[in-house]
Amino acid sequence: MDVSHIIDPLNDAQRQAVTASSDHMLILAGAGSGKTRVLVHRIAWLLAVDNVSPHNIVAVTFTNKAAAEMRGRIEGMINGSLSGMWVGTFHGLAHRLLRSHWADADLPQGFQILDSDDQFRLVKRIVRGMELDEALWSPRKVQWYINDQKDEGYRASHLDSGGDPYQKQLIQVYLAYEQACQRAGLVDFAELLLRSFELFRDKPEILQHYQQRFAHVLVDEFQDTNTLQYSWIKLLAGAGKVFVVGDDDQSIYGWRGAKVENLQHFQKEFCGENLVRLEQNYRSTGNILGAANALISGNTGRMGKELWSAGDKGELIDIYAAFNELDEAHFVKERIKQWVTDGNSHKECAILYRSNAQSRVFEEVLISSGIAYRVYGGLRFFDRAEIKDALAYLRMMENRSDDSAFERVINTPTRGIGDRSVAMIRDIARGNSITMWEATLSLLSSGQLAARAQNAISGFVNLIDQLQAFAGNFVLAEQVDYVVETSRLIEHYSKDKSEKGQSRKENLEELTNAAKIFQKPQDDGDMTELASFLSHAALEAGESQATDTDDFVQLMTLHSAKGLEFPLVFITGLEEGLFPHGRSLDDNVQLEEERRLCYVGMTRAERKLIMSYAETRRIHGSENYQKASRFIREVPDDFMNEIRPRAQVSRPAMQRPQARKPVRSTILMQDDFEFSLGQRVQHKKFGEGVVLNFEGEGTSARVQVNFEREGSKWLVLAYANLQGA
DNA sequence: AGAGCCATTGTTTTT
DNA sequence: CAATGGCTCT
Repeated sequence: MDVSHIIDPLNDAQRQAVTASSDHMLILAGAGSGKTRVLVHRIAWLLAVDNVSPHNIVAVTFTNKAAAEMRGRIEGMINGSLSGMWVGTFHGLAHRLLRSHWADADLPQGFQILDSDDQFRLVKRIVRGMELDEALWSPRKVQWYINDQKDEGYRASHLDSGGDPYQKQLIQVYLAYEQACQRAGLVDFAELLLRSFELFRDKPEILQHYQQRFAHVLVDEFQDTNTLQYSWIKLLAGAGKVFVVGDDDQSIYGWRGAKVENLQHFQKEFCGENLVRLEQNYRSTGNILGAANALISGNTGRMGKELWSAGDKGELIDIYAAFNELDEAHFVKERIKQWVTDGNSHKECAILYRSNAQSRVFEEVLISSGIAYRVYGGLRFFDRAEIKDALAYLRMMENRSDDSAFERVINTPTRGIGDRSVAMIRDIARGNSITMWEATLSLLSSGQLAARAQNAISGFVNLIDQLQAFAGNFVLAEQVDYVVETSRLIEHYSKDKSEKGQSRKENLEELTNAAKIFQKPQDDGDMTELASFLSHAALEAGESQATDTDDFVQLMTLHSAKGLEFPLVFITGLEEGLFPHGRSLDDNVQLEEERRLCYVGMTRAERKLIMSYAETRRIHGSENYQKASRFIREVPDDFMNEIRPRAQVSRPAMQRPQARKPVRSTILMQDDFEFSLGQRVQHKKFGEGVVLNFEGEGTSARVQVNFEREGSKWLVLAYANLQGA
């Protein structure tokens, strides 16, 4: 058989991985070393050489994007459809299992998926329902707690407070949340995994079926698996063969339960010596790799791996110390302009930052320069309030028990059902352990209500019944359209003439389009089209991808850049407290994760990497004096080219000329030395620094200087004896 | 029901 | 500096 197309494009290490004959394999794949290629070729190899049926293969990824890419590349490689192969995300596959075995998993057939926003609201209602102090039991914290427990595989009933009253209360909230979800037929993201894990664990005949079927289990980004996912894989694989790809140096999700140690566990438990390292990098220049290697070598307990490249050393990494964040943005913009002038395109540039809020300054500067850009992450289509309203109506049609949807639309748009009525319904539901829908029906028939409330509430009940009765006859897009109209949601948002209101109206119209182009996946079996659409909306938040013809600069967090690559990469805001993030500074484990995050960012760059930080930055409205990130110091000088700051940028002049007191941009000193904001100066004792601010005149004039070594200080000019640097 | 005001609170993110 | 939430007042 001719397998040359499978193995010829591979280097030795890749080939060793793809053609391995051992039962289990661990592939430590460095950044840019061809990890997806190895997975795809491995599958092609199994099919072609080992004669494995596609039916016997399951491949698991973390993101929909990665799953889609893998599917596409497999189909390209084998020149046909996946025919029975399971390729999907952990959550997607778990969902599929639960849909097939809903009864065995103790779920109603029409169970719905809660996204994190839904989950947050539900937790909040439960905390309130239990009359707990929200300052102490902040819904956000409780939500974290619940998800953490589920990620570790714990039910409320497994947990022991150890006598701690706070802990005890948390467990009780968790329990109440579990019960509320169970009653309403709701499943959050972590629950998808936990339920399907328990399904395997408790129903041997089902487990056996899948174990027999999936003789080959492949997992991508294994360093991102949490405890529950590890157990899930282990259970599913049974005696089958497990092929795992990961990179301990790119583990950046520890804060949400991912366990890098799972790589070592896997090695110990499954594959022993059957380990291949992919260390040849095909992406970045020698200097970029050298710098990244040097940085990551500061971490302890690594599994060991050094990337190398056969290519050129390329250019040095530029480091720019900006005066403030606006200056930083202008610098980035200028370099992008230059890049494009040199004959390259905008879409080759990526601006990376630690947290989403940092995108704003870049956006403003890019807009005013007329440069097209796109921000990834942020609010997604299916997360928008108006879209969730519409989806909630659709969910009510599928499942009357869905309390989460019920709460959302009972009075949206307003129909005269006030807080008092809703509170009454909630109380009845809680008191009798029934759903809010049932509580509503019983309240209506009790005859306790005033005529006005009775009317309003029965209006709602009739509306939902009517939606279902009529919409049921339509195809999906018509159903959506009908619901948006009949619920008067569209009318409600149309009335709002502000820009926001209009865009909401348009989004609702767009939802109909989304329904039109939606195609029910074959995997979804006998689910209704609507049920399938709702799951899709929850599981795949619908980030549209850039097309080849779009040409815009890409802005995103370092986290969402993982897995991507760009010819020109900016890593911005490299400041202590920002990156590494302030909450990681006093904990070495977290600090190492920040360092890996920086490593991930650096290794995104193909040809040119530019790093920057600001000496002053406005955070939460107030000025802060920033110290350069330790990560800059950790990169050896021979890889770097430090760019001197330009010494005249001042925020007051550029941002809000009228709102500030008039600012002199220069200070005249007695020796006729002229200093300006942002200017570098030299002090005998404190060394070099940058002028940040000044006040007073003549002999009492004082300047604030941010010294590289000593931090920021106020000095009386007459005594300071500063020299220009 | 909706506008307007004050206090609070701010990672990272996918599913 | 925001966005958000709770509150009061109309």
